[in-house]
Amino acid sequence: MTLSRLQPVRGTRDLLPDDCRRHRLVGETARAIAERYGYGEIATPIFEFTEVFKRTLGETSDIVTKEMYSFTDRGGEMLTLRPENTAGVARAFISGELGQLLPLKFFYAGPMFRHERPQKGRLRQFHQIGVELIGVAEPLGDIEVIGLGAHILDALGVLGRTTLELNTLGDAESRQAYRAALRDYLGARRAALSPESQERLERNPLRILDSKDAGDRQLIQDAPRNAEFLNAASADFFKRVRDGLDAIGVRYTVNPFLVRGLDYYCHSAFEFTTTELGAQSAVLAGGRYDGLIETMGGPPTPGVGWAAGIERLSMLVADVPMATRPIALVPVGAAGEAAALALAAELRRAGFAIDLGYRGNMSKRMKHANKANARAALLIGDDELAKDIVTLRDLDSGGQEAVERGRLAERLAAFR
RNA sequence: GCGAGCGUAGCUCAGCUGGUUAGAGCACCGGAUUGUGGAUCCGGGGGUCGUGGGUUCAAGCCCCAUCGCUCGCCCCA
Repeated sequence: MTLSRLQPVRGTRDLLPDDCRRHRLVGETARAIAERYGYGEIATPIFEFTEVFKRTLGETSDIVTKEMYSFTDRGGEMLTLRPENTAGVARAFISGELGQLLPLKFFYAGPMFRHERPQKGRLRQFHQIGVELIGVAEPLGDIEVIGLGAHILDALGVLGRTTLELNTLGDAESRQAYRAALRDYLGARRAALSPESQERLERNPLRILDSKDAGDRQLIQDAPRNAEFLNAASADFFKRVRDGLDAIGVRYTVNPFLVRGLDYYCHSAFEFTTTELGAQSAVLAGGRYDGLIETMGGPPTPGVGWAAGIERLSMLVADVPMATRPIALVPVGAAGEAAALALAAELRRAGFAIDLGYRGNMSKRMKHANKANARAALLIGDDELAKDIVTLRDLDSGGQEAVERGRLAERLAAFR
């Protein structure tokens, strides 16, 4: 391709300071709340051996078959930029031999990569926050993890614009039984299915349940229901999760058609959805993955977790955090210039945000201070130097006062 | 991978049935203001009309291709 007009790779974006502040608000809010629940941050590499994702996501999943950024490195290893982080965390658990430390509670935040067609709320490099609770087989784990997600959404002020949809896939036995029943029912009506769903019938019949096609939805209304195929243990598990959510005041809607795309899920599947992101509805989604770690060659270990898209959350967050308001230094004349340089260093070390204009006469620098949204301006010219003071101007009120140089830091505390 | 829509200044857009030298607002820079920002006024810079080809006496406008963006499908955060 030609570089005559330099562009970012399709589906990637530059995050300018305003964007970064938004992202940071999401990440830091989530991290702080997750820590209250005892979740420590984990950072795994952004690439892994391709095999890590192939084995965990299932050979036939869309992510593996067409969305991975894979490449061969100089040593001939097949590597892949992570399309999600659960597989990486599970791999870290296994390769770090962390089984003695169960239960483990991880929080993460970072970039993920999927080779998809970009659209609203969907990028090729995007960012996720997420949590994984490893080693807890009880419904209490599901409840905690979902409650933590709701807590974070609430802290960000977006919980009210989402709906928590909840379903159960049951354990392996229940899921197999339902899958077979669904395949029989839909197989008998194959001709009436949309072309996409005819495909799904072979690969993953459960996916037909959340088809957007009107004809499919019609058929699904009368299809066998998941609930009828849950064995006693699975039904009880689901009830305990629902009771727990009721107990902690998390509202949800049971959606029997909610399924997850990845193979390793069982029992709880959940999505906090919104109607404000175009064709994308999921803001925070996850579920239980008891079989995953064993599938990867580790000891049989249950897990439950979720991931949330930072870009999607950012679009829902109403107020952009403001940049720190600096204090502007405005020197007048050469002597003032030299004094301002030293004063800037001193005040920055003392913890103040200082904007030191680089050029221009006083009027220009005041204009610049205003554009920088400075809280106050410190004027330093010959008059001030002679009296060992600086002139402090409050840029919000317009009030101005002389402050002794020795008392400056003390007086400025009010403008921090 | 498939489908649709859109590309004119840094941004948002106007530009008539094709017809002189492509405009506006905002933003930016300078001045009114050589020790005082925001408001106002005056002035200025900035465009190969995404790119390439075609039709025409004449193309920002019509046709084709191509690149890019956006939205949707699939799938997903």
